[in-house]
Amino acid sequence: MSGERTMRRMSQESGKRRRPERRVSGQVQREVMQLILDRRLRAGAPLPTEIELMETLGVSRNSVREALKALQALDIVEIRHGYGTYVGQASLTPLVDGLTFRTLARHDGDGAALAEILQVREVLEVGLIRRVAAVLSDAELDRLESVVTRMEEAGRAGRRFPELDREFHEALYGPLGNALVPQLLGAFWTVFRRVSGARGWHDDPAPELTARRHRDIVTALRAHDVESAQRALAVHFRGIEARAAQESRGVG
Amino acid sequence: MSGERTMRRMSQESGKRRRPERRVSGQVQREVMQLILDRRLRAGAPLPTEIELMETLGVSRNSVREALKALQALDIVEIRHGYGTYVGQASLTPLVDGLTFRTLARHDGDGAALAEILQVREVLEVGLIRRVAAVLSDAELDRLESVVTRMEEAGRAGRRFPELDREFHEALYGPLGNALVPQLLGAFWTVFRRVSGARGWHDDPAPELTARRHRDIVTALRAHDVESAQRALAVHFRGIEARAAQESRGVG
DNA sequence: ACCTATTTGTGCGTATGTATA
DNA sequence: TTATACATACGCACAAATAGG
Repeated sequence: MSGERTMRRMSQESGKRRRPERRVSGQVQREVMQLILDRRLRAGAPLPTEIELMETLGVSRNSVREALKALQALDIVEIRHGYGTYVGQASLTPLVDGLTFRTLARHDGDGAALAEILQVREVLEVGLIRRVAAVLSDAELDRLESVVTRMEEAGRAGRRFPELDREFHEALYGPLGNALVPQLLGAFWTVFRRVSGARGWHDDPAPELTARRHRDIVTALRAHDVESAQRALAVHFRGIEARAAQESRGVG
Repeated sequence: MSGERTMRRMSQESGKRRRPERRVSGQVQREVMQLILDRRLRAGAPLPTEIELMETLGVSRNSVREALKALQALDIVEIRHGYGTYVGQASLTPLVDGLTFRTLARHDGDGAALAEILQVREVLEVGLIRRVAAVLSDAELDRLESVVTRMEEAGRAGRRFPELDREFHEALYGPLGNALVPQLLGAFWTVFRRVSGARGWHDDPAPELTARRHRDIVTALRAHDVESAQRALAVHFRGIEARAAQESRGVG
C-alpha cells in the first residue's frame, strides 16, 4: 500500500463519527478485571492483545492502554514490550509504592510516619510470634539459626546485612501458612528501607548488636519461651526506633 | 498573549519527526512523583496540566496520560474530568483493590484467603487494644458506647449495621494517634465486605449477638481490664470466622 | 544472520464532554 | 448564554522489542 496519508479522514462530511460513548473512567479497568475472573485466568496466563481487547470492549486502543497501565500499577497485569500482556501476581507492590510516596511526601522531619509503620510491624510480629512458636519445626529453627549465624559472621567483619534481616523475618513467619503475613511484613520492611535510603540515613551502626538481638529470638523460640521471644522482639524494635529517632534528629 | 496555536508543527515535511528518546516505561510516573515531592505539593494541590507536563517532561500526551492513570490507580494523583489533576490522598485504596482482586481470583472455595486477612486483622486489633486501653479518655469511651447503643437498637429491630461496625473499630483505634492503623484495618474490613458481597453471602444472621460482643469490649475497656478486652475481641473474631466458614461450606 | 509477523510503546491530530467564569 | 480551559476519547502512523522461520 502506498504511504499515502490518505484523506484527513472525513471529519466534517459523513459527519458524526460515532460519539465517544461517554465511558466512565475506570470502567474498562473493571471490565478487564472481570474478564480475568470470568475466564479463571491464573497469574502468568496471557491476556487478549490490545487489539482484541479494544474489539471486545468496544473502546479505542488508547483507552485499553490506559486501563492496562492502571492495572499494571496494581500488579494485576504484567505488560511485556513486544510480547504480550499477562495476569500479574497481585502482590503488595502497590502498597509499597503508595506508602513510600506518602511517607516521603509527609515531610514531617521527625519521622512520625515511619514510626507509625514500625508500630504496625511490631504489633504484628509480637502477636504472630506466639502462633509461630506453636508450629515451628526443628528444621525451621535450624534455618533461622543459620541465618543468625551468617549475621554474626557479617557483624564480626563489620558488614551490614539488610538482606539477612529480611530473610530472617520471612523465614520466621513463613511456617504460619498465612501467605499474606510475609508479604505484608516484607512490604513494611521495604518501605522503611526505601525511605531511609531516600533520606540518606546511615546503615546499622552496630551490626553485631543487631545479630545478637536475632540470636536472642531464636534462643527463646528453641526453649518454647513465648514471652521471652516477644520481649526479644520488642527489644529489637526498640533498637530500630532508636536509630530512626537519632537519624531524624540529625537530619531534621 | 495571542491565542494562536501557531504552526501545525511540521510532522510530515521536514521529515524524521524527532525520535522517541527511548523512555523506559514507568519513567514518566517516577518523574511526576518526584515533581510532587520536589515542589512539596500537598494532597489536594493542583498538578501541572497535561500540556505542561508533556512540555516539562518532553513526552507526548499519551505517555503523560498513561502515567497519570497509573498514579491515579495508586491514589497518588486524582483526576477530575474537565477540571484538572490534583495530588491524591495516597490512601490504601490500591491495597483494597489488589487484595479484593487477588482474593476473588484465588478461587479456593474454602475461603482460605479471607481467613488469612481475618487473622491479620485479629492479631493487629488484639495487639493494639492493649495500647489503646492506656490512652482512651472517658469522652472516647462514651463515643464507643454510643455506637454500641445504636448497634443494639438496630439489632432489636432486626437490622444489620455494617457501617456501625466499621465506625466502632475506627473510633476504637483512632485515639492511638497512628493514622496508618485505622486505614489499614479499614482496608481489610472493606476487602472482607466486598468479597462477601461478590460471593453472595448473607448478612450477619445474629445482629443482637454481634452488638453484645461489642458491648463486652467497651465494658472491659471501661474497667481497664485489658485481658478481658482482648478476650472479647477474640470472641468477636471467632464469630466472624464461624460465619465465613459456614458460608464457604454452603457455597463451595 | 536475516527477515517477517505480532505485539507493545510513542507521538500527533482532532472532536467532545465538563466545569468555571 | 457564551467563552475558555481542561480532561476524555478516538483514530492513525510509526518505533521498538520479541519470537520464530
